[in-house]
Amino acid sequence: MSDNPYSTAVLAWYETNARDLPWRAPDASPWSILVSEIMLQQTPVVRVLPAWQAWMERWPTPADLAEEPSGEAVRMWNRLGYPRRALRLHACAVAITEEHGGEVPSDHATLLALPGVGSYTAAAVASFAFGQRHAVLDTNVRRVLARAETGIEYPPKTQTKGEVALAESLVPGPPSVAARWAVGVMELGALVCTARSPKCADCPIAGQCAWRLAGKPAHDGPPRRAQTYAGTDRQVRGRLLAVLREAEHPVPKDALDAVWDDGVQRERALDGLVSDGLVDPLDDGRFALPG
DNA sequence: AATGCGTGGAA
DNA sequence: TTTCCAAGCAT
Repeated sequence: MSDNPYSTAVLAWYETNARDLPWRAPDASPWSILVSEIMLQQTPVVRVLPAWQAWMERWPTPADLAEEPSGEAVRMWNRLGYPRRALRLHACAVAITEEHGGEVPSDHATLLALPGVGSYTAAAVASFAFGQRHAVLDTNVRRVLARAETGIEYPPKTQTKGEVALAESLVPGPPSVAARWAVGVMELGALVCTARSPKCADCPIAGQCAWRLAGKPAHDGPPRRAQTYAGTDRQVRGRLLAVLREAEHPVPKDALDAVWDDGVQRERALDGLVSDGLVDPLDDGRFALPG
C-alpha cells in the first residue's frame, strides 16, 4: 500500500485550502493537540476555538491540569457539551503526569489506554502530533470514502470493519505523507464533501468519485436517526449541571429542583450525574462539582 | 451492536 | 418551526 489514486490531488488541495487552526501550528504541543481532539469529539470547530484558547492559557501542560480538582475542568468545559469529556481529559492529565513523566505518549496503544481516547483520537494524536502512519477514520473521512470508493451518499450508522480495512488500504506508505493525507482527507470532508450539499464543483477528486459518477444516488435505507433532545434526560442533566457550573459555592437541593418539574426524571438525571462523577453530593445535603 | 451522552448553528 | 448534524467514546 504505497499510494492511492487520490492522495496527490488531496494533498495539493490541502496545501492551499487548509484552515489556519491553532492546533495545527508547527509549534503546537502534543498536549494541545490532544486537548483539541477531545474537544472536537462531536463539537464543531467554531465552538471549540475559544474554549481551546482559554483552556491552553490556563493549563499549558498536563501537570497544570492534574493539580486541579476535576470539577474545575467541568466548569471550564462550559457549554461544549458531553461534559464527561472534561472529566476524562482531566483523568488523561493525571495519567500522563503520574504514569508518563508528564509527556503525552506517542505510542498508539498507550494513547488508546488513556481515558476518553478511542480508536480515532489515538490515531489522530499519533498522526498529527507525532507524524506517524495511521488510518485516521473520523466521520468526515468515512463520508469521503463512502462516496469516493463505495459510491454511496452516507456511511453506515456504526463504523464497520470494512471501512477500517478500506481506510488502511489507502494510507500512503511514508509516514510524513500518511500524516498529511490523514489531515487532508479529513479537511476535504469537513469543507467540501459535506453531509448536506457537498461542493462537488470544488472537489479535487470529483472526477474519480464513485458516487458522483453514479449520478449521486440518494441515500438508500432507513432515515438517518433523528435525535430528539427536548424532554430527554440529557436535557435535564444539562440544566442541572449548568446550575453547578455557574455557582460559586455548593448549592442546596432546592436550586436543582427549580430547573425541572418532573421529580422522577430529575432524580434519575441527578443520580446519573453523581454516578458519572460529574456531581458531588455533599454530606450536608448540598451539591457541588467534584473536588 | 445499539444506546446514551450536550449544545447550538444552519437550512 | 423542525430537523439535521458536528474531528467519538464507553458500555
